[in-house]
Amino acid sequence: MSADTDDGPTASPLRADARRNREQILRAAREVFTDQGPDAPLDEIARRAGVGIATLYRRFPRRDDLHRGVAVEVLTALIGAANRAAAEEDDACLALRRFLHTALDLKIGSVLPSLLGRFTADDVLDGLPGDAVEPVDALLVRAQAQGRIRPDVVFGDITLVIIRLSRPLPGGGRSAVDDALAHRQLDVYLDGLRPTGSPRPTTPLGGPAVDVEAFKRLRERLIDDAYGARADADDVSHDDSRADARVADVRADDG
Amino acid sequence: MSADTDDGPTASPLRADARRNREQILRAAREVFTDQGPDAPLDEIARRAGVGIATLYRRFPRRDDLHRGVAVEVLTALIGAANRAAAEEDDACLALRRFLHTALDLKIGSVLPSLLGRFTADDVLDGLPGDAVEPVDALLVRAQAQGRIRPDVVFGDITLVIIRLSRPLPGGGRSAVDDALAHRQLDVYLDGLRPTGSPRPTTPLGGPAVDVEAFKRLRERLIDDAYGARADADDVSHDDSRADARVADVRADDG
DNA sequence: CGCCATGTGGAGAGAATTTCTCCGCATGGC
DNA sequence: GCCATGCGGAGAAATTCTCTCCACATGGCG
Repeated sequence: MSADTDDGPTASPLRADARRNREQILRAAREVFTDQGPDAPLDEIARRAGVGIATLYRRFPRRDDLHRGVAVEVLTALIGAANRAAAEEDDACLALRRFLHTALDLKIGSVLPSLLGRFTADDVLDGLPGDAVEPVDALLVRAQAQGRIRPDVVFGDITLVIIRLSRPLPGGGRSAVDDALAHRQLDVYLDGLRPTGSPRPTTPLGGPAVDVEAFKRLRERLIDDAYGARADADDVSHDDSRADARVADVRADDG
Repeated sequence: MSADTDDGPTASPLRADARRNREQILRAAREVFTDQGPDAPLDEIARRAGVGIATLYRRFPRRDDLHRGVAVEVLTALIGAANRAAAEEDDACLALRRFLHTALDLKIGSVLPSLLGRFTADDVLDGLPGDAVEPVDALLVRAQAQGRIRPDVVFGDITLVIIRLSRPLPGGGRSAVDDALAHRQLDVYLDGLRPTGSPRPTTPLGGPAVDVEAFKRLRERLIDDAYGARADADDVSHDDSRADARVADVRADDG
């Protein structure tokens, strides 16, 4: 992220290492809140950030300050992605698709909903460069006008599903399969939004293909290694899971 | 649930009120584990079950006993639904669809994955009437043979998505919108699994249609009422969310 | 109807976890 | 090279959760 989320002119200039630590803390906080929820222990965040607990408290005296910081960071990235996607002139459906995959990577579903409610709307929204809702809705309307998405689909159908898909499978521990699988699932879901009579895609499904055997291995591993949920991709056949190639596939088949 | 999950001949016959309390505890435990995860405080479970904490400890001396009890209960219901679905001769796709909506209602995604890993496989699987994997996979194969699901879909594509869709939106508090929306999302997802060249459904999307305005209201409510996530269905337009009608729609359009 | 084995509730001690401060030491920047 | 700014970690205080004990209640049987 190149945006430094400048705190404005009121904040005294932070020393270089302090600024670096602040960013590490926010990154760690986003990870930990994603995995464990907004009440996760602060030591864990400090540990993952590689700083002492005192440093964390110095920079974010109350837990809510951390919540706010993470929310601002994630929302800023989200709004940037939305505006960039909306600026694409030609293919609204493809732009929307790419935006949704980005939102999935941001894991907004794991972070935001549990943080909202911890501060008032004004607190956060004031520091943000706009809102993601309008550009995304504009994309949806355009994609529908282009006949690429069925007309009775509404805004919540493309946004609220991201919240669910972006949450890690419960049981602790993020897994590489998890993330790639979410993108595969999103692709299937987006296929389901096409309008009546539109041609079905012939693109093979990307990402991990979990067949019965792989499923049973995953399950066994979950049961036996207590909390060994960090199953890696070794166990399932991979087609492809990079976003670029994914979107390229879509374009080739679809445009 | 009519199955009483009889503990076998070893257990001394429980007094009538004790048996009732035991069921209340299991029901409450399922709810609380669903909402808060497997480490949720036990007082909360006792409170929701309407019993004292001592009663809970008497029936389930260790936390894992509670985990096991809930897992057995949910898995038994799941296996029953799977076998019932697989027994339907004519329309495998419809049966699969109905089963997945049932699994969603069971909220297996919220309960099971976080409980697995808390006990060994044998502990639980011994008490179960089989396994849900085989009948469900058989359904999938049959639906593919009938040309109703694209052939490169694998078992994990229809099961793992349930785990994500059945988790409540984070931020505490279950919401009526949540549950109905998950079914709507599942329907869209299932549409995405149809094979190339199959006709698109003309069925209107059921469940809550969250348009931009409704979305903003939901968001506002989340932010302002700290943890007031129990948004009710009043704010979004409802088409229909009963499973029967949903499946009936599918059949009318699809068969 | 009445007895008693079985079951119940809740207070509270004890354990575990988490919060948050204090102070001696390190280091970036002029 | 100086010093304002920043750092780390120990540990006290607070909070939360666990689990037992015992006086009281009640279902089931004769």
